[in-house]
Amino acid sequence: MQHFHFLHQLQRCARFHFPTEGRKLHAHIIKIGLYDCSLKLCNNLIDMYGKCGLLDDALQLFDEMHHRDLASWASVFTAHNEANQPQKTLLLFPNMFLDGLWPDHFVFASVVKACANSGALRVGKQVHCQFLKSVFSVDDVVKSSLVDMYAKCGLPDNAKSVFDSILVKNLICSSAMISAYARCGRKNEAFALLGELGEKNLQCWTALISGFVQNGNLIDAVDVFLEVRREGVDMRDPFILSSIVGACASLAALQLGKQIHRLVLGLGYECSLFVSNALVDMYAKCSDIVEAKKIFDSMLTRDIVSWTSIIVGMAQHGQAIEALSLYDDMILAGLKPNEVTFVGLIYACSHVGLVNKGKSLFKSMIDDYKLSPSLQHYTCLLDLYSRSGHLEDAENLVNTMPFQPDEAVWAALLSACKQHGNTEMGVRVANRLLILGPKDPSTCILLSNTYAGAALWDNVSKLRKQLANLEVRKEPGYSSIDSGKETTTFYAGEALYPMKDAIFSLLKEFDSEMRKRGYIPDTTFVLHDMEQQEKERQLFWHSERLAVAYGILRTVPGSVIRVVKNLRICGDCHTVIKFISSITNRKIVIRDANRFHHFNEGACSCNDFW
DNA sequence: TTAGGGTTAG
Repeated sequence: MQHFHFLHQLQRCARFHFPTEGRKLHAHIIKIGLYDCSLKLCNNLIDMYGKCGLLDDALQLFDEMHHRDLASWASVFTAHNEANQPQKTLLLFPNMFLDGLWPDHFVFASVVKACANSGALRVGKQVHCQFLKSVFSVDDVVKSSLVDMYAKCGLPDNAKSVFDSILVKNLICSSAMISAYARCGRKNEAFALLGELGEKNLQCWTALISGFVQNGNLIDAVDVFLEVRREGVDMRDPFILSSIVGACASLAALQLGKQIHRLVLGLGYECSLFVSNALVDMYAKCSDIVEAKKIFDSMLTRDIVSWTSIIVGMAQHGQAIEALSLYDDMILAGLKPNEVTFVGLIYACSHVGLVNKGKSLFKSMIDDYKLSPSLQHYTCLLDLYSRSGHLEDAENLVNTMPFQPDEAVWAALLSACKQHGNTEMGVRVANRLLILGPKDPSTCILLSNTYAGAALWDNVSKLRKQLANLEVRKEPGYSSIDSGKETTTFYAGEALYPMKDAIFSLLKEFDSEMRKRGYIPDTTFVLHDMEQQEKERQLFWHSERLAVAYGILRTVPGSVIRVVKNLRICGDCHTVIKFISSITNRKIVIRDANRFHHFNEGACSCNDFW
């Protein structure tokens, strides 16, 4: 009798997330000696701890158990999944076989979920095979999780074949399938499946919208969101709100983002951790780092994503010291950094030339936090060395890191050689790049200019041929500017654009004023085999200049001009915009493919290295 | 005891 009472109470604590009461029950169970004799009680305790977010307690109890059954394993897997530690589930999984147990449908479902959330496709496929050979192969819940796994791993056709094998389809597996299509860009199939559903719920719409966001199909994501709004669907849900805020972040659509923020406030979701994290990131990515920090400061609870978002945001906006100081606050607050936090931190160091600090953070990441650095971490460290002129350390790192350096890595090193005038290393690096066969036209230009600088004309002509043969053309450069009511986009060198004559005259005026102040166009960002005048003409039409000039003509004097560019800003435009900020006394913020540049009084927050 | 939708880098 007593036994059933405890089971019931534990299930209640698990369901309503009452950790304190759950712990008390545990103590009571031990006290009256029920603990050792009931497997079922132990399994329910693990489940309760997992659902209450107390993974360590769940794990401790699990480790202490003398005998475990399938339910014990399934509960501990679910506890890890709930704590967002799917990799741990997969590490534990093989140990289950050592207990002499073979997975049932509960274990299959939780292990497949772990594969889905950690992108472990190979293990997922193995588990799928085991499932098909098992007596549970008709279980629809496991099939639902398999659809989700293939969706998250980017294999919509595999997802579809599992989906087709489900006899009675419900909204859960259909949402997973819609997500599979949306996140790989198969828009029509996603819409068609959604249309087939008799009754839809918010999850289906969220699956579609967030799938589009993840795929970069941002305009469709916003369109669907607005349509769902018009249909009067209740949006009081943190999932859909954080997803659409994320779309605004990627679009750098500050005005739309502000509208969604007002909606969030209206619906009372400003306290949702996911939503406020997304808002912090959105404001940072929409170039309003001040508002991002305000939201961060106003948050009552903050997790590692909140801290990482603001640290990365600060680093990208060139506020490195603040980023590092926020990290200290985060550690004091008792949070543990993750891989993404360290990307932001090392990035911050590279922008103020804190070589030793960056090195020690990299070391701390490995030694103190047992995180394994990825190629991105090495790239950040490389940037730190390169930027600070530690070229030998940089070259050494590229040669010794446990990753095959790709074109971007070599190109970054080559660019640093150019920046610091090290021709000897430049040629050495260029030779490595030449063997690799550069694919990006801007790498070819960099290479060609390096060889031209060293008078190695044979290589120059080889590269010209290679560039002519490159099938992949460079993505056309464009910049957009949000003037409050509308967004206007400018493409490099285009002949027709709004206010063409006024922009042309203004840029001409700037050009003559800048030359008086000592400006010399830097044409090394253009291929060498052109006449000087033609090179200068090419630079003159770069999209960011058109957008900035338009901004000066169309916005209120004194307001901040915010421009978003799809590619990296070129060195000459960077110089020009510094001049423009000083001539016009305007603050100009440009988000390029990599980072933010805050131009003010003739200087840029990136300290001229990016 | 199991399954679907969300946030952070590059």
